[in-house]
Amino acid sequence: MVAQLQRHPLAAQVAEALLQRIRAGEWPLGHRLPGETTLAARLGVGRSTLREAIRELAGKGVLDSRQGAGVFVTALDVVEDWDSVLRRADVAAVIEARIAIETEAAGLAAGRRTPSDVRTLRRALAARAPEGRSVEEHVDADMALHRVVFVAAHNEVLVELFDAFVPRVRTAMVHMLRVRPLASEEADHEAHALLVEAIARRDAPAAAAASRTHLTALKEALA
Amino acid sequence: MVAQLQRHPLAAQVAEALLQRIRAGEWPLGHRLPGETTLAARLGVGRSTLREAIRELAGKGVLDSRQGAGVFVTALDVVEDWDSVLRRADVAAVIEARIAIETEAAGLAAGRRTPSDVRTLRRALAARAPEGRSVEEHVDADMALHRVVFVAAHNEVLVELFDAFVPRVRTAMVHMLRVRPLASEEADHEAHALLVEAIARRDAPAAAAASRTHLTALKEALA
DNA sequence: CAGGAAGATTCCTCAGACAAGTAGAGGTGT
DNA sequence: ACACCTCTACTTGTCTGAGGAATCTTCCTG
Repeated sequence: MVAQLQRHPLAAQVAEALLQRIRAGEWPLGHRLPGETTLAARLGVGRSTLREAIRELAGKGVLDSRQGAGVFVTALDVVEDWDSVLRRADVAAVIEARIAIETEAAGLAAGRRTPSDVRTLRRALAARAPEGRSVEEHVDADMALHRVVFVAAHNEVLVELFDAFVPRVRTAMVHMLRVRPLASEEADHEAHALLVEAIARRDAPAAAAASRTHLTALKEALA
Repeated sequence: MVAQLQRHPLAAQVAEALLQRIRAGEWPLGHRLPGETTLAARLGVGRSTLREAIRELAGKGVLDSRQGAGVFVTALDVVEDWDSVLRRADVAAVIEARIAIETEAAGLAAGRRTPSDVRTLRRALAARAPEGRSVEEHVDADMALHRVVFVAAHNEVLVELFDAFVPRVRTAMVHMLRVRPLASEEADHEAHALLVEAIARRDAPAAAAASRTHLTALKEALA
């Protein structure tokens, strides 16, 4: 309990120390690290331990070791996980970014949706109906409908972006609905029907507008 | 060449094999793997090799080993790197996603820009002037200007998104400008000046429109 | 039944040895 | 002077054995 934070294995500590030195610029990008034997001796650890630390950083894409040549720096820092970035970010900022991609996706969907997309949209809309279900189920059905809009836009990057947003937005919405339920679930559902029908009749400006008004209201509610 | 495929070190091969088994569901999420000695013997490799493979997967967040307890599955797959997602995606899809976030950012910037932001924008615009420089330098100056727009929008998520887009867009633009330079660099630069001035005078619709027309033209050129 | 002690199991670290691969020095021939 | 080859030194890759440290399980005791 006391040593909960200091309980890292030696190899992990060495990996952290190496990463810190790389960040500090001790070994530039593409440069070669000292040999394992010399580096292990300098750090005061066994060669196996140093090798495990190198492997850990190699798994994170920072180092790359080639037999006979040496260990080379392939990145100056670990790529931060998108999920952690969003988790750390302000909810308002996340929703604003979602407004950006979803209004565009709604407009694109209006121009590109296939008959199959329309069927899927209407089915997802029906599944979102405010029956007497749990908050999680309702939010999941809502996210599923919004995702179909992105799929109908036929842009893989936008879909991936939305998927990255889902976890963060989901928890925020669940929390909000627990504390303060919607004033009118019927009005909320009607707004979604408006969006779906705009896409169905290929009305891009209306789809984008419907998306924007709905999400802006959500942003206000979450703030 | 048989060795071409087995060029990876044994530890990396073991890591890949373990990941494949985890993906296949041999060890569920949170479950414990067999002991090092047992697993190493079963795979026909030394303990240190297996340990390095485990370390590599631990670096990727798939495994977590606790002394005295065992090695546990913490994720069923590696989180795909955003950069690799974009590199694999179609250029048109990437630009479309960029249009989504940048038009919104331009509109937000018009409403939130500080006097300091305006100064930075004008400085970046001047630095982007089509002097007789290399293609890379020109593209970098262009990306730097566009980034300032996101900074002026004061939304951390949008800035992070743009930064994620930069590598992919940069290479595509460099490639395009090498093959087919712009018809009129003056007109291109004038379009950027229009965007900057719209943000300076707090004209959100004009800023968004300027951003959209410019990026749509870029999308056409890259397609 | 609660609590603690002992044992078994597991990962962690180190050391040494040899194999496999790479890069550079140096010689050789043209 | 240049290109090519060989050999050597160095580097990472792999295995084995040993002991230490942390954790979990079992069983004993009150």
